[in-house]
Amino acid sequence: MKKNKVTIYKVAATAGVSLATVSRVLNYPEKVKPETREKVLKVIKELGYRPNVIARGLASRKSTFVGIVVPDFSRGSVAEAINGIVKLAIKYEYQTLVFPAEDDNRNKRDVWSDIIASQVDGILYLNDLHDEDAIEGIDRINIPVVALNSVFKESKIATVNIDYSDACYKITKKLIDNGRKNIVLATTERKYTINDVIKEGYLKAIQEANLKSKIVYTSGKTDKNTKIFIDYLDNNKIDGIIGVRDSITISFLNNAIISGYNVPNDLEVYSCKDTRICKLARPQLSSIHVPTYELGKIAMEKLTVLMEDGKLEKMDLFVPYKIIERETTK
Amino acid sequence: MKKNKVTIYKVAATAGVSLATVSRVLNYPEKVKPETREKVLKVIKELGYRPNVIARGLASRKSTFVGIVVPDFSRGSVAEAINGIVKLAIKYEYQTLVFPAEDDNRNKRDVWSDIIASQVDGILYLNDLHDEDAIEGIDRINIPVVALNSVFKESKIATVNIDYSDACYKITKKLIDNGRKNIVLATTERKYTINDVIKEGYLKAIQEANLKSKIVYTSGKTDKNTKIFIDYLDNNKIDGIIGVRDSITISFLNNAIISGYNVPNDLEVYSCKDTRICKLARPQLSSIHVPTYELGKIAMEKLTVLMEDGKLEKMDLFVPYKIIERETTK
DNA sequence: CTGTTAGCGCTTTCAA
DNA sequence: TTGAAAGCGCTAACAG
Repeated sequence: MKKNKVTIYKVAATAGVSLATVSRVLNYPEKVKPETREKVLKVIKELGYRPNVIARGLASRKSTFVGIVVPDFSRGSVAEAINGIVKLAIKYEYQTLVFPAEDDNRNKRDVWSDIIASQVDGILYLNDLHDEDAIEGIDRINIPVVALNSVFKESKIATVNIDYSDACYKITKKLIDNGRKNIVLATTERKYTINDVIKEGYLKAIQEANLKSKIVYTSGKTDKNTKIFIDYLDNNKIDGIIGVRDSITISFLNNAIISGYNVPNDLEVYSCKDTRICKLARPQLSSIHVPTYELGKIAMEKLTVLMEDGKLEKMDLFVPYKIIERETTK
Repeated sequence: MKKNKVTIYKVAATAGVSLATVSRVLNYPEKVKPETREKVLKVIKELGYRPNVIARGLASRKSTFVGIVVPDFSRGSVAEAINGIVKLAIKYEYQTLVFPAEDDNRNKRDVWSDIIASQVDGILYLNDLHDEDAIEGIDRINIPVVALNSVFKESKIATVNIDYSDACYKITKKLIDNGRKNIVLATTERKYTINDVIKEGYLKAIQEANLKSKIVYTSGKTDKNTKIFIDYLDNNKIDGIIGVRDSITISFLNNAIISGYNVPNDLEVYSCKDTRICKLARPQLSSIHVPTYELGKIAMEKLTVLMEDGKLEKMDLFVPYKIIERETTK
């Protein structure tokens, strides 16, 4: 490792001060006399010195690393969140380390073990598919955690979300108010916590209107879903679709159109995330707009507070959302 | 930092050996007597000891960190690559650190400066929009770099790609062989190196057939592109579309269909990436299939070789690709 | 305001 | 085959 040969010693030597002084201008500049500070800063710049974060981490027992735990980077809703997170991480001078969640070849404990070994100061948890073990892992680990787009029923984990239940209640109600009576919710068969909450909102609106709930369970695979949707459409007459994920919704929409539905006249459709692909649907998809990029920034912001103060005024934060009407609703 | 209180000292003490021995069973197990090794391993397990990667990094001058430089996580083609990278990083016991490229608020040098400070042992470069400065940065930094989905004309940077030029030549030729004479290439106005290479393949086929090239330049924004496409379709009669990115292609496809084209009869369409959204287009999009996940794995694999041996037999690797015929081509 | 010094938790010679 | 001891580059008391 010959890179970054210039160490704090070299800076100290060429500036004619002790290494402690150099360290101070970096960490507590106010504790150093302005002239000395300027002199040191000048040398730092000339030499292109950057403190070794590893050494700094060891000495200070703060790594300035935050870990992002995420199951799959290709999910539109996590990708934008990560953009937001890294944006703020730069601002606060944290480095971001990524940890894939629940890899099939390894048991879940290992993720936490990896995280502990890596000495991160905080964790952003973007995994929405968590069981008892995951929660126990988070509770036991002695590191601040902020979860994003993920609901924890009885745990003191800090979360940042939109109120998905309320949002889905609203769009369901909109459809009902438009006279729709056969509204299907397309959700995942796997138990994602957000999808459960979305379902609650849907059911509430449906029950209030004395309608019958209709739920179709899907997988993550478009090909498989196509079969499910075709089959469903063959056996059910519907006039409303709500899909928990944009890809699911678009797939359902496409199959409905192919089987003869006129959207939005016969059938109105809402999605629940509003990732970029909503605008790539034809007709363009109406959706609950989740400000994912902002959520990422807010979560990172919360985490910095948690890492510095050890506590948060509000553990569960709900960020405002919008409902975007495009071409699949009236 | 009270987490991970168990250090190598504790393990050594409770196992009744010196810390050097514990270190050896972790790093050079063959150098320690089997019985001692077992004893130490047992204690490690009981105590749940995990070596502090920070301290290890400082002592060994190898951080076991790799940096991923990426402009935008929400691009389908980078997300899958990252999935592949982290998958292999786990296998080789590297931690992955992410660095957003070219943030507007900071000049480009800072990215490299951040990277140097973080002490990564290697870099995966997923940024396809690089200028002279970026190349100079890579060349000057004394750390192994593998670039993915990115072309460097005259630099000794290791790359992993598919042969985009050849692939685009082939699909263009297919369209020509189907009798298409007005084939448009939809590419980006920004100079992405891959898109330039794709264009080369397109132009080669077009010129060989003595056709006239037609290129429409787009942005990253769907709304803006819609205007561009509508305008283009108003003023041009076409029978073939090739889009450099799936989102661009779908957007063009949608507008063509809305303006009356029958796909694939009047108009055949190919895309160049084959991310998940190709299957969400209606009709489903034919595309060059880039094995992005695999590219990520291969790039990480290459990087480990580079980090260990300092050299590679083949600096520019081309991975096989396929052309997937779906519903937008005949 | 600045310098000296003792670590942070580990790896790595060098001896034994 | 093992242990002692010297750092890795930095932070953080503690003096001065």
